[in-house]
Amino acid sequence: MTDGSDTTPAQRYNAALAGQIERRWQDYWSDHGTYHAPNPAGPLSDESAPMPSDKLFVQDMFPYPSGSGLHVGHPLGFIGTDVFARYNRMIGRNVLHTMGFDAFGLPAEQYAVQTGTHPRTTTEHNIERYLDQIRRLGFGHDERRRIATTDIEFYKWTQWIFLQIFNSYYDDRENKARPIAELEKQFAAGERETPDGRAWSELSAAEQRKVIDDHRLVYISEAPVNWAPGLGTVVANEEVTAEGLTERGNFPVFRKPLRQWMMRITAYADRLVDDLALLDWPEKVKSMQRNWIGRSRGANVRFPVGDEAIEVFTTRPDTLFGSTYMVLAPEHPLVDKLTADAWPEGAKDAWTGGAATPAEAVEAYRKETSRKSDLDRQETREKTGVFTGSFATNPANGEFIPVFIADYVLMGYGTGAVMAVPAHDERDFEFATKFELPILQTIEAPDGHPADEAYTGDGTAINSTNEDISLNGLGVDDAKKAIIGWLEEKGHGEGTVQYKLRDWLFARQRYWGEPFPIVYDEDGTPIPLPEDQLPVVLPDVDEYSPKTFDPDDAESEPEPPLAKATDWVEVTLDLGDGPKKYRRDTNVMPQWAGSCWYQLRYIDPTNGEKFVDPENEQYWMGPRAAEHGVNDPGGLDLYVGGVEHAVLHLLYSRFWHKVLHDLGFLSSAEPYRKLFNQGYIQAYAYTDSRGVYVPAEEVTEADGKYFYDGEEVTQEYGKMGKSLKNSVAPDEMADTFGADTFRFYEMSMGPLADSKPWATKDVVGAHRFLQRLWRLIVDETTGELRVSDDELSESDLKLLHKTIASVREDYAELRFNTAGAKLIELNNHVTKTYGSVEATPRGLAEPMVLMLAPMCPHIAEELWHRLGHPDTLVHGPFPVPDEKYLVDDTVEYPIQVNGKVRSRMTVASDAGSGDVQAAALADEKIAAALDGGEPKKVIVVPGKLVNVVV
RNA sequence: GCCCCCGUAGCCCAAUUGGCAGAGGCACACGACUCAAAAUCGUGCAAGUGUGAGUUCGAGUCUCACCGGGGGCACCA
Repeated sequence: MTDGSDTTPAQRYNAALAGQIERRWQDYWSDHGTYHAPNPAGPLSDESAPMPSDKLFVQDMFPYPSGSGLHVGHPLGFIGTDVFARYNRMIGRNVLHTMGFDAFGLPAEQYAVQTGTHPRTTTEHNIERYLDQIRRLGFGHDERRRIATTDIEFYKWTQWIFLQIFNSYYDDRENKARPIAELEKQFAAGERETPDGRAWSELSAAEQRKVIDDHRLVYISEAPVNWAPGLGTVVANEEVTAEGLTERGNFPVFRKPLRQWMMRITAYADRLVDDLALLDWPEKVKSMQRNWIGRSRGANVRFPVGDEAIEVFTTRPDTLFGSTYMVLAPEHPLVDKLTADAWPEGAKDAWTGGAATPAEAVEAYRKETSRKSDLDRQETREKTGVFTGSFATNPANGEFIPVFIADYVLMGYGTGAVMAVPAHDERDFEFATKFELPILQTIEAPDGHPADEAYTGDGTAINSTNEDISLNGLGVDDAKKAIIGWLEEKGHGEGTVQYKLRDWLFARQRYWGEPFPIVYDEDGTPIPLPEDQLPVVLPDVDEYSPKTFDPDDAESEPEPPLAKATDWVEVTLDLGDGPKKYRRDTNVMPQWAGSCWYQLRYIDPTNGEKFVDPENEQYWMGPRAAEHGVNDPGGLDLYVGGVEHAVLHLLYSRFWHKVLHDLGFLSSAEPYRKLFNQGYIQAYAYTDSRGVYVPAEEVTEADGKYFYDGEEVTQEYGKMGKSLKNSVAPDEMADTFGADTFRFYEMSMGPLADSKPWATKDVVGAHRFLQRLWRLIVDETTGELRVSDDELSESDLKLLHKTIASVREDYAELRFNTAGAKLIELNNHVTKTYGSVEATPRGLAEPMVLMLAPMCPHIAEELWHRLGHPDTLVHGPFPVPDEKYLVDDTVEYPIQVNGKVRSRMTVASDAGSGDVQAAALADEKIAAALDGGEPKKVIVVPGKLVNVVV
């Protein structure tokens, strides 16, 4: 963009002028608190005006303030929510839109380790830098509501919520969380039985405590967890990739039994699945959550072996009669007991792995599987296993069936053992074929089902009879019900539900996170701190990093950095029974903690008494049956972010929200009523002959080939980033074109949900549009207003009101690309009509400015102001279409013959079908096509077309 | 291997949900302005909808198969 040269008109809308306008209006908004959204209660309420009942709560997934700065892909969703929020504000709604920071986490800590800077310093610096970048884009955020998860006033409440969850249990009878004190009362009153049946009063204090702790929604477990020596911390299942590496840093993870904090998210598994049906979310995200929770209904069945029993989980109890062998995971605790001294009669060669005794075979096989990484196990799907030498009894038919161990059965799912039904399970079929085991059909396969495949579909049960029960003739579902009834009656098993979801490992051995509000007494019993002892502030330490180890050193143990802050760890407190010594918990919470509830703090960010005032929560997030139906769970109105949080953040957040709802703190049962995943902005990148990335902006194209510095380079397509040398910063775009141009371009690139390639050269199109619009209202040379009070022509009015009607619809449906196109179309029409005469009618100029405002707020404010309006347009008005201009007097009909357009005619738009048909048949081209014959059929689509079939 | 989404002018994208394939932008060509160029303005240009079949009076839109691209799950019993 050239500027200041002699030939450029002084008042041309270019980057320099845009920059002035943008700064001026940003200051104005900031000075006037234009985006402050009043609360019903508390310090953010506004006594001077009544609360509008019509509200909208829009939220972006808040960013991590990384130090490396933004590229043009980052603000895409932020602009989208801003446009949506602005439109809704203009039509009169009370709109809550702000943005905070998810500021705890590893990068600040790692930077601190390298430089010795305190993570708080880096974090705060990065937040300022981030804000500088996004403020230039003119977002209508309520600045009073900004929070960062690292603010002590914020994490005090994160700790408080932790305590609420800690002090709760899941009541299966009422199907909700309740305060743990009520559970104690139930035990004390004898309404609930103790685990060993003794009276509550007979239990020692420690025993009572143990019983209570076993019910808490937060508990300490000794179970195997994901230990990443290279990170020096444990991580949650959700943070481990399918390859067994940490999502952050790609470090190997080892399953290791460690004492760790867990959150009982599994108590909510059913509700987390079932309530997905109530949410307006992308189907893709819902299915990912269903998948992760992995609910399957089936039965547990016990197969006797000597005086032991192997318990299996199966989703196909209807095929029980077809179970011809069993398989245990190699790590199954019964394996040692089941391993026979010698190979029994009937053991086939294939079963023994060539070993002299079962013990040798089992030992060799276990050694082999333990050496295989998860990755190896995935790559070689070949079924392996060995016979234990023992036989179990199939409870249905009394058959003795061999018991194997094999690594295709996983210890971590179900009971770690399966009843193998080779006829009706693909994996069992493969194994049975390889190990020469019998295959017995118990569900009739349809004709033509290949003999070398298991039949897993529906069908009629066969071969399934014993002296008590016959399943024969039943369909799969009925057979399941019947056999479960029989199993329960005979005590062989019971119907049950399994989940893939595991409890949430909640502790990290890092520094930069929320400390636990927990201390330990002399006996090592964890004691929740009372509310008045909050916040537990993160202490200063010399070393911010946990001890990290060789990434492959599975034997290492976590050593959290807080453990070294001895002055902080060892503390004397009066917890009601006089001052005593305690030790603080040295873990910190995972980064997900703050994002589990930040929407609630946006609502009431300054509340010192409560994490959120119920009245404010009710207003902004409460269920609204009148608008959203009787099953509305409530939640904020629009949540926009990337699909990468489909499982982690969105599942954890729903879980916390439900606990807080159950405990009576929240009226909403879900945090996010509507979720929208924006697409990603991607970019081309170029590598030279050595495979090294070259700066993408310096690459030129010729004849479909790409060149850098005279050399041909190879084009790649993918993420935008520094390492690919294809990053473009929003600041650059604001410098070159102005923020409004940038905003308009990003919105016009395509649907918000789509991923699309960045093209700097295309941005000029958006810029030219704003220039033309500016020029219609302001004289480029003098800066004088060039509008008239002339009446609009009929065609002006028609196009204007059509545009108003469809732009309103587009804004409401997040279709900003088409809204933009329609504004350009209208602008082109007005330019053509009034661009070269003296002035533009005010009746066109004003609605155009108002309709542009959601996407380009600065230029719109400036023009609105110049048009003589003293007040901001942020709160409207927004043009309303006049119905009378939306209908045309006449309609042009295409006339088709056999689906091909042969002619056109114009008829009155209120003409009846019969008249239209008659007119069409009278058309001379059509009459010629008919050549005197009768049409077979004539289809008249009112307002659309006529099709004559001959 | 299983499941889901997407293929429309050279490129990014529209198409009232089964009714005339084109709204908008980029690029390109020509013209205006200019000594010239850039910027700006104006005019113009283009595909028959990945391929093949089917349903229908009529298919970009629905069905099936295949090709290409993206994503999710991956021994979950």
